[in-house]
Amino acid sequence: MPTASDFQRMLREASLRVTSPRIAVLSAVHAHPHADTDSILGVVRADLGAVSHQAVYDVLRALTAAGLLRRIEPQGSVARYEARVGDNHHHVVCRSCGVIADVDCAVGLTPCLTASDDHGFTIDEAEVIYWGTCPGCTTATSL
Amino acid sequence: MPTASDFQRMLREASLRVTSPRIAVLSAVHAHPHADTDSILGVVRADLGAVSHQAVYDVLRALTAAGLLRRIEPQGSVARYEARVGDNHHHVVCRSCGVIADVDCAVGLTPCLTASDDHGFTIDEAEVIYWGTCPGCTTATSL
DNA sequence: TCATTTTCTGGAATCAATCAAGTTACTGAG
DNA sequence: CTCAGTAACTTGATTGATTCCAGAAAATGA
Ligand SMILES: [Mn+2]
Ligand SMILES: [Mn+2]
Ligand SMILES: [Zn+2]
Ligand SMILES: [Zn+2]
Repeated sequence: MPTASDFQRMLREASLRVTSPRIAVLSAVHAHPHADTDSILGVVRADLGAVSHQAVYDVLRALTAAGLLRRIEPQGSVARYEARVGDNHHHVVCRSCGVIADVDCAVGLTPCLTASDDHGFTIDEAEVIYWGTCPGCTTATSL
Repeated sequence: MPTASDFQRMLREASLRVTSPRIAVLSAVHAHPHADTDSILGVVRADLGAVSHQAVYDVLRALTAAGLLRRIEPQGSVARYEARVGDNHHHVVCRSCGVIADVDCAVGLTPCLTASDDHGFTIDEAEVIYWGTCPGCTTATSL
């Protein structure tokens, strides 16, 4: 787990000012991958005390634009954020409880798949979401 | 293009009551693949006259649940519907203008990809969205 | 120190989508 | 064909995540 000074360096390298809300958000997303904005707000407030929800929305947007965070929004879910960027990994989502797990990309580079017919598009990414049932929900259903 | 009686048959085979809003929605989605709810509402109203937006939402949900329509929602887009179901095809989306095109699946069956590590999930579908720039936006940018 | 960016406050607005209650109309049984 | 039961539709309100606003205060970095 990166330390506060690691987060400071990340922000500086991205030409972003170092502020406590930004460090707290970066830290929260590192500690809670695939968390939604509201959960992140809770973690940040537990860490820092009062922080406006607007600040967290602003920070999440700035960090995502800078490439420090990645935003994902599977169908039926609110926006979620993760700190694992740049490795083109994919996700598996439980249809029953919504839990999300990482799936390493066998290729690693984007785009990792080639379209059968690209219709003349210049494709830079292949996003893959696997849908299914997680072990917990499978067990619960079969009881 | 299927006719009104084709749509009636499709509804009956799905054990759904045959109503004019349902036929109009089915027809609109067949004629306008990947249209959003609001566009569909417009087409339906041009066809039938007054129809409540709630009716269109209800119909889209019922038809999707029955497997007659498929709902897709790429990031940054509202829900879109298409009548091409059951062939597990994929989509390519333009980051610039949002246009969506179909991409045939080389495999055809779901799930068409195997996750490198499924974390114990029972996976039933692999959803693929290719992101890039459409020919029109590529041309416009390079001018 | 100073100019600039970020955050705070605290509302208010958006907009797709859903809910609720009452009315209409489709359909299968008779 | 008729009719009742229920599914579907209408109308109007509401939700909920996210964004916008605007002025004041705080923090950053040069
Ligand atoms: Mn992930
Ligand atoms: Mn399609
Ligand atoms: Zn689950
Ligand atoms: Zn385009």
